[in-house]
Amino acid sequence: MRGPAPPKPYHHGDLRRAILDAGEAELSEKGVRGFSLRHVATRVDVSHTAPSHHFGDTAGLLDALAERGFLRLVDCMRARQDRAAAAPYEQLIATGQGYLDFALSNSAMFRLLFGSREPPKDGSDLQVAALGAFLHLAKAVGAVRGCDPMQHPQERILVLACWTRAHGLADLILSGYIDLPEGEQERDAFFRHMLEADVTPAGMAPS
Amino acid sequence: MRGPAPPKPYHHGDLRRAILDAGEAELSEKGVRGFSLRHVATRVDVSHTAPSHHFGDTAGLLDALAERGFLRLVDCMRARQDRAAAAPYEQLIATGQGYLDFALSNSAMFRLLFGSREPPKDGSDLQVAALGAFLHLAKAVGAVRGCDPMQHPQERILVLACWTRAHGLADLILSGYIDLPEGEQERDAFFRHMLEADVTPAGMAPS
DNA sequence: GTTTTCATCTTTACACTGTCAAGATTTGTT
DNA sequence: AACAAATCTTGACAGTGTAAAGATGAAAAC
Repeated sequence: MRGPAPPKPYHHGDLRRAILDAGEAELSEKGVRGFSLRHVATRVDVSHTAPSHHFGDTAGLLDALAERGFLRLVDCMRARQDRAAAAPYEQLIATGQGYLDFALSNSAMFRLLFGSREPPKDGSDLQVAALGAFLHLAKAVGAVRGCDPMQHPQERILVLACWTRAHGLADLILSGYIDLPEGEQERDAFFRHMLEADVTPAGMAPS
Repeated sequence: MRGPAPPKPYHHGDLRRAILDAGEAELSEKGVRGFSLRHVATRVDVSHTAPSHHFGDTAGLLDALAERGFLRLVDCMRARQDRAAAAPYEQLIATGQGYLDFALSNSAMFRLLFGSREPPKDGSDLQVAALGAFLHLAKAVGAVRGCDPMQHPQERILVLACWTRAHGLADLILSGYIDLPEGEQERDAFFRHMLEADVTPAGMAPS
């Protein structure tokens, strides 16, 4: 203890970060739809217009939050990869499972990233963060294919295909239209099964 | 002309339908986030609390709109199927392409259906409509596989896999993260390519 | 060290939102 | 004809985002 804390400094000191933290919590609890800028300000114990100087309007704050979100998405993918086998294909599966981990444990943020906004503007920090997440997946695909997907358009489509599968599954689960198996292992097996399902004419021929 | 129209009847006559129509227009123009119940009422030239008696609150109106949306989704799938070859697999592809048609030309409605709400309550009209759309896809898959997917859990997963692919692609396109090819034929070919992409270890082995 | 300047935060105000309660009007029922 | 129910309006309230103007503190200039 260093004596009684000062009543409340006029300048917060690190308001930008504090608002981002509070905004993230607000997002988790209230969702994108119930998100209130004033309530975020109240969380930080600051006037309701304080955020405007740092983020402009609500869209500006959501942009900054989304940027954070993409970074966390990469973290989730990386975390799964660290716990998986080193074989390139296993690393790719782990990347997809990390994508799902993120969506399931940060549903509101996931919706913010993909569901309910304009695409990020060219050159914005948000677009850079989003591209970073995409490149992370591309790298995992490239390791399996043995070449850089960003250099070959045909390989790039394969990245999009992987992304599409993981994303569609995550979104439909969050929407409540696909139920997940209970256990952790069952979940992982289900995801792998969904990812690898063969939907070509040959694969779907009646047995 | 049958003489001057009466000033304005106190009872609208078919207000429920009128509000749904106006709500659909409002949704297209403003999106889910900018959707305003009062503005919908103004469109129909009725007091701002008139919708409440028919739909309860905003969520109630959105539920009713979503129910309509699922019916339109089925219409889009059916429309593509009518224009496609009769072979079961071509019918399945057409179903998926119809799913995309719906998403691209009704983006806000698509987001309402999947993006930004609670899952439909058991037994609600909304859930019935959603199930109808799912069953439509299941039927197309069943025709390819030669059995009813709703009777065999293993076949059911195949339906989910098809759904996941079409949905993920649609959602990422709407989010602005995947660009569509220009022409109509190129679009269709791209979708087929994305749907059929082989992501199994064998299919991804470096050439 | 004093003054000026600027970034930061607060106060105030406004238009807009959804929802509730109470009243007015029309339709349907007995 | 009288009553009951359904439908729609009016009015009020708390809550929202945003803009303008003022208060405060810190940093920079002199």
